[in-house]
Amino acid sequence: MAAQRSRRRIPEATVARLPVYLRMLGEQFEIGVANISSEELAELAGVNAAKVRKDLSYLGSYGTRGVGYDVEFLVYQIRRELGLTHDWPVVIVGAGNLGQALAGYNGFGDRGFPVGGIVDIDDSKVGSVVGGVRVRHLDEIKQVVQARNISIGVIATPGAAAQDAADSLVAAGVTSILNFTPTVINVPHGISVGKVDLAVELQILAYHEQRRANAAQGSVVRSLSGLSIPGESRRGASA
Amino acid sequence: MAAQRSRRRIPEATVARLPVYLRMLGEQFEIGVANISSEELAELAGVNAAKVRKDLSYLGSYGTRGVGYDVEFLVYQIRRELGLTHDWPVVIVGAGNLGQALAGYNGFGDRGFPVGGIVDIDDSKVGSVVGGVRVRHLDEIKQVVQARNISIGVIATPGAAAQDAADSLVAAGVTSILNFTPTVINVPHGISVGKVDLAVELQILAYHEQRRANAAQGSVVRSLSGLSIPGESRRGASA
DNA sequence: AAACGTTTGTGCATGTTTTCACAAAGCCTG
DNA sequence: CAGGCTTTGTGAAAACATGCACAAACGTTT
Ligand SMILES: NC(=O)c1ccc[n+]([C@@H]2O[C@H](COP(=O)([O-])OP(=O)(O)OC[C@H]3O[C@@H](n4cnc5c(N)ncnc54)[C@H](O)[C@@H]3O)[C@@H](O)[C@H]2O)c1
Ligand SMILES: NC(=O)c1ccc[n+]([C@@H]2O[C@H](COP(=O)([O-])OP(=O)(O)OC[C@H]3O[C@@H](n4cnc5c(N)ncnc54)[C@H](O)[C@@H]3O)[C@@H](O)[C@H]2O)c1
Repeated sequence: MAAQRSRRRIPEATVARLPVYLRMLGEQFEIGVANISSEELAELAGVNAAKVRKDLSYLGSYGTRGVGYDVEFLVYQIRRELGLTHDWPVVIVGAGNLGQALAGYNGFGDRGFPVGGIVDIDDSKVGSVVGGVRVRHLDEIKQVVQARNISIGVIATPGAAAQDAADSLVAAGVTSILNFTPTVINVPHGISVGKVDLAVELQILAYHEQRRANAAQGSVVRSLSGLSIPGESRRGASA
Repeated sequence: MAAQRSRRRIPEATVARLPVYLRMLGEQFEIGVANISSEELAELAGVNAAKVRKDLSYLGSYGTRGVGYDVEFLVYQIRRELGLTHDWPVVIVGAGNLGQALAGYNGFGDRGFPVGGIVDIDDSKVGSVVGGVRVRHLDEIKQVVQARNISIGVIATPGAAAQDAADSLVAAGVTSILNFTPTVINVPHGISVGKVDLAVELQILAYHEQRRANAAQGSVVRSLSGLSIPGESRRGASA
């Protein structure tokens, strides 16, 4: 069979779930599971089985009716679709607490995203080695990016420097950015930006906590035993 | 005016954006801006103005037509809605690299989520002080949680211990969990779970990078100057 | 106090995502 | 090789989210 052409666009919601399936499938493969049903995979990933099937159907018809999916083959197909057939080295901007923690974290490189470089603006940080990589000066970012043909950048500077960092990354040729600061950054059209904001996640949880508290107060009489709070977060389970 | 009752449920997508508006409004208030239009706030938050207005309309009719929104009042209303009128101390499970980085990070407490406790299973970690808090043993988690009436827990253990950590948190009385491990955890009904998974974010970016690469390859002749790649990530901008 | 320019709040159309439900397709057993 | 059992793949419905467009409301100016 010929390798599939770039098929119809995959819904963003599906793209966000494929990495989860991929991880679960990888774990199952490790422990010797050769075949898996949508029901089983759904259970592992904490989602609905129909969703799993629809998600996987965007990759093609890779299941066998009455049987399920071949784990190894599915892992290969998802990796191919996500573009994980080769490594994507990343450059980290900001070698502070977070930058160093990320650089030293193996789960990064293990998943195909080795740290290809770290830069900082502070001369006292430049030259030190974190996670086996020497910190270079921000001015050298272009060389760092081009030397390893890096296309993904991670921003771990203080929030106030985030836009600067983004501009530097884009100027250096990076086309995807993962922003760990709480600052909203502006980038030219065609650059992808992902954001991880701790405070936002906690505030979402606080909202649900508060609703729970209010609900409990409003139903002092009714709630005897089974607490049945709506609780359901954007991502993640709530069994 | 009497304090509003727990009004109609706010859409989850809106709940996820309110913290962003809140941060932007806080910054504007700091620099002396007393009033703001949906257009201006939208620009700052990197979203569409109509969306801002609809989102804010769930809180009530707090704007003034022809004028905009009173920044201070809006900050108060969003904080009230999100349940940020008081602090929510959190307990961190796992005092490794990440746990320590989080505990030492001020942007945590600054936003109303002080670290109320840290626990670890490793005796060599217990007793050490990180971020001004003494690490206690996992066995004492219930005391830690109840002493400060904590309802939010953060999991920063290795993935293999995540379910254990979740079980311990729930047993101790925590009702919301933020999970930093790549493991999918199961919790009883009524417990909210948020998830932050670095690898997932990077893999989503890789998908877009790969599409970009494929698209470029497919249009070698056409793409002369203006790169007009679809690029748009789930969360975050792509101006 | 009317006319004007501005900006909100929201009805409605459109787009996206989830869920249901079932025919089609495969294995296995007898 | 037919019948039964299982599980996929996918239309179609429902639920959710976004964006447009405009009437209603407000402040200001004349
Ligand atoms: N530490 C955490 O646990 C944590 C958690 C979540 C989010 N964050 C966010 O991550 C970011 C970094 O946090 P941190 O604790 O590592 O801060 P930090 O102050 O320890 O590190 C920031 C680093 O960025 C460098 N820097 C400043 N301006 C720069 C520029 N223009 N270009 C390159 N480097 C520059 C500084 O020299 C410093 O080394 C912050 O925005 C913070 O809000 C941190
Ligand atoms: N370090 C990073 O930058 C980073 C980034 C993203 C995600 N993560 C994830 O965060 C988690 C922690 O990473 P880390 O680098 O801090 O690991 P780590 O090994 O440094 O720390 C884990 C800590 O958890 C403790 N622990 C183990 N089992 C426990 C249990 N049952 N109860 C309580 N504590 C227990 C260990 O004693 C250790 O102190 C991992 O799942 C990792 O995938 C880490």
